[in-house]
Amino acid sequence: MPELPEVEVVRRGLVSWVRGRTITAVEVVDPRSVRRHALGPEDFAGNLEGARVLDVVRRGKFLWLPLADTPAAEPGARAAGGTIQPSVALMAHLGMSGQLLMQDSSVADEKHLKVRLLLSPADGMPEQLRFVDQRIFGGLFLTSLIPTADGAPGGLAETPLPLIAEEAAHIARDPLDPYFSFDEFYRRLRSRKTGLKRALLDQGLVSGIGNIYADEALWKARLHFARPTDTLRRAEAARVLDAAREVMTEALAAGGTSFDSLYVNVNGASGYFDRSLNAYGREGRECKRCAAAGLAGVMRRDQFMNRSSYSCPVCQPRPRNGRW
DNA sequence: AACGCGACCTGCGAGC
DNA sequence: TGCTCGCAGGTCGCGT
Repeated sequence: MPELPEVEVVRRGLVSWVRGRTITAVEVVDPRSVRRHALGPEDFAGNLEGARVLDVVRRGKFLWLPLADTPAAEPGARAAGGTIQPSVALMAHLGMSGQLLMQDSSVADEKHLKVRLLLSPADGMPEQLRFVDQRIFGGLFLTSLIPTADGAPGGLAETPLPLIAEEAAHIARDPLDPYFSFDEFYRRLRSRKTGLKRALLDQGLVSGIGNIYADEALWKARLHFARPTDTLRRAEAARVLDAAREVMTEALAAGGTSFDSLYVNVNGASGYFDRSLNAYGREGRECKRCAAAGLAGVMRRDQFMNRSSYSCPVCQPRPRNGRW
């Protein structure tokens, strides 16, 4: 399910519930959800028990919880001035269907409950953090925190540190990251020999954009998904990136309205889905921009990268004669 | 470097 | 009713 806005909704919700609390027990209900933890479920659980959650950090679709007091941490992790320098984090990726839910123990287990974390008591707060995942493409695992290459914060956080989860170090900053560099993005985009949508989905070039927001951004920027990246003018690249940023910011605002309930979920996307999508899932329906202009564009679906791409043939035309 | 594909999974709706 | 098919918002790793 989740792309960047959904994951950010989870991050914002989660941080208020878990920051400062200690993980007192861990139950791996389905070991497949921790398969990226190479040392196995017992090691995963053993290293989490007793750990204190310092923050919730996000880059792109990756979410991680820097930890203090975990056995996996290197000794001497306390820096001068008494500041805690975490060296280990609990990583979460939601995949296609993952959820992180805060639940009271009285709440029945979800059908697809995969991992349960018990947290130290806190006033008026649920005691369990549950990882629920139908398709099991997501998962939890422990990862090291390493310095960022540029010395800037590794991701969006309450207390940003120049550290990044090792398993997320290969992805680029996302468009909502204040340290995102458009110049660098544009330079790397131009140097590639590929199509624009493929580039937008490449988490190593720009992170956080998935199939939905790629289509929405391309529609908004009036660009075709197969546009060769090495022909893009600077203004066009800026247009599509700004569009992605706007669409994701709107989705974030919409998702944010639904998480004041007593748990964190990723279904914040649903409200945005039905009301605000202009391209994704609209095969055969009128192009909203064309309709507003009295034109007759009908949204089409193409198979691209083994998934669906939705676009308007009128305002996002393919080139003629190979010229863009 | 780029790409296509399979793998990893469950579940839903459409069509027969 | 039950079967198969296609589809689903992600990522990783392999072969070419």
